[in-house]
Amino acid sequence: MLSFTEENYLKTLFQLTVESNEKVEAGTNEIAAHLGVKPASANDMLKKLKDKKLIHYEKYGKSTLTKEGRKYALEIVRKHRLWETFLYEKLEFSWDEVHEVAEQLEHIQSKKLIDKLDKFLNYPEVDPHGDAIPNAKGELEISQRKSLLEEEIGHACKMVGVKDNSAAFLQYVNSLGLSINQTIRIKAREEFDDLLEIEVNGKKNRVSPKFAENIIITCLECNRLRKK
Amino acid sequence: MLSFTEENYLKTLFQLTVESNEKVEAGTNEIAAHLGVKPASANDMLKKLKDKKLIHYEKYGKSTLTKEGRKYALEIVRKHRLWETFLYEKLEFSWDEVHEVAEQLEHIQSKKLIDKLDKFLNYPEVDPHGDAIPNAKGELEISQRKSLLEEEIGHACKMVGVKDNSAAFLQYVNSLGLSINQTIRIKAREEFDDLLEIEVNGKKNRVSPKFAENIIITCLECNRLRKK
DNA sequence: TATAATTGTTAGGCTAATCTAACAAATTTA
DNA sequence: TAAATTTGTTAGATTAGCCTAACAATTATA
Repeated sequence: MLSFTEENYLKTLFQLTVESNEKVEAGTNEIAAHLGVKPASANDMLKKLKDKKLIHYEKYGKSTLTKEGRKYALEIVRKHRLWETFLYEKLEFSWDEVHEVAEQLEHIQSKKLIDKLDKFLNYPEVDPHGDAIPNAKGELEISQRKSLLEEEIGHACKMVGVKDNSAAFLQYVNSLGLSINQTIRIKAREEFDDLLEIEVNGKKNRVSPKFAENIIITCLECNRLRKK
Repeated sequence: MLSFTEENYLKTLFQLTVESNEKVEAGTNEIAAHLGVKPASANDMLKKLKDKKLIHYEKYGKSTLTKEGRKYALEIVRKHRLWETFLYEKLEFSWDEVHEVAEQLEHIQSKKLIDKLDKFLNYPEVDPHGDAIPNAKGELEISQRKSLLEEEIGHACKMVGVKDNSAAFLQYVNSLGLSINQTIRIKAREEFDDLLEIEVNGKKNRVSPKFAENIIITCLECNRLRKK
């Protein structure tokens, strides 16, 4: 069983990576700032969470959640959002008041409680802020991120960020008509040289695997199927 | 603001003194046992709570709540019982499952939350165990116990126990149709021999003062008036 | 590429709440 | 009332989570 504090670190990491549009990993200072503690404190906890195999962390490196860590994080997010929904729908809290109280309620330990609450609320799919609520199995219809290279042929996806932030790369990206929130469709993959044929705003282009690897996207179709 | 732990000590003290039928003060070992900690730990906390003027405590003496301490304790009891009511009535928890979860929920800090929950539950007066719920002002209708002999003429009361546990007495009690939770109404007191005329399940009977003295009851009407 | 700025780490302390072990006071019992 | 038992206290240690201050690694910039 995790402590209140450990749970908060996992949740923060989830928010900064899985649910963030820009990054897939988080730095120590960033985590500390998000939690309102000093980097030294966060550093201690990151080492502890690494020992528990809940996060990937290496000295001077960025952190991400392990599969196990993500599982816990999803449970907390589920609890948080169900409580927010309860406060908003049943207790007539206003939209902006729910978060603070849910921050406390999300740490209540009782699987039964949360499953019954879910039922009581009639299995809501989104919370009052419009964020998706993970179901009892920890499945979240999150806009999961991956690189363009990993996308299925034929799928349409949305660009949410880049991995390489160099000016050169960004200019290249720009020149292809790509930008944040832009929809990209993968038309095909050339057998010969692995180039991807993409369509952006009705305009076709071919990009290298190296390029595609550096474009972060989220795919609605995959997310719908996934229900991991 | 009190810590989770401080709250638990105050609640324990409340249970062991104010809500107990036998005592009005509690010893260090007793408090420790109730909380599942060692006496040494309880001792530390008692000194701390004394410094905060939440309890009366003297070295080698028994402890009681101060007015301020009782105020906090009542808030916690209120929260605990409202949550129990919520779990039982809305989430369909069973009678015996509510306590454990309420132990956690009672520490959520939000006056607004608890007042809205109270409203949502339509201002219940008792929790699923039949225990009174303090109102928003911290007023509690405690189900105070006394002997049947002390009850007012004309009042209806509920039998909650006996003083004499001998088989002979219990059989006598039984023969009059009396049992735990049975409602008893006092019809009159005979001037001549002090016998009490009672009505149980529509059946009238006469009992001696000695008999009445050994029946423990709680009176809803008296409790309603008291509002200490 | 050398320097400056940022980011991350370490060592050493602090506090709250707990513990054990030793002891002291109070109470019960012979 | 003296001894035995129970009850309560103290001192010193431990753990989790936080801090500051000093330092080290990395990244950005001149």
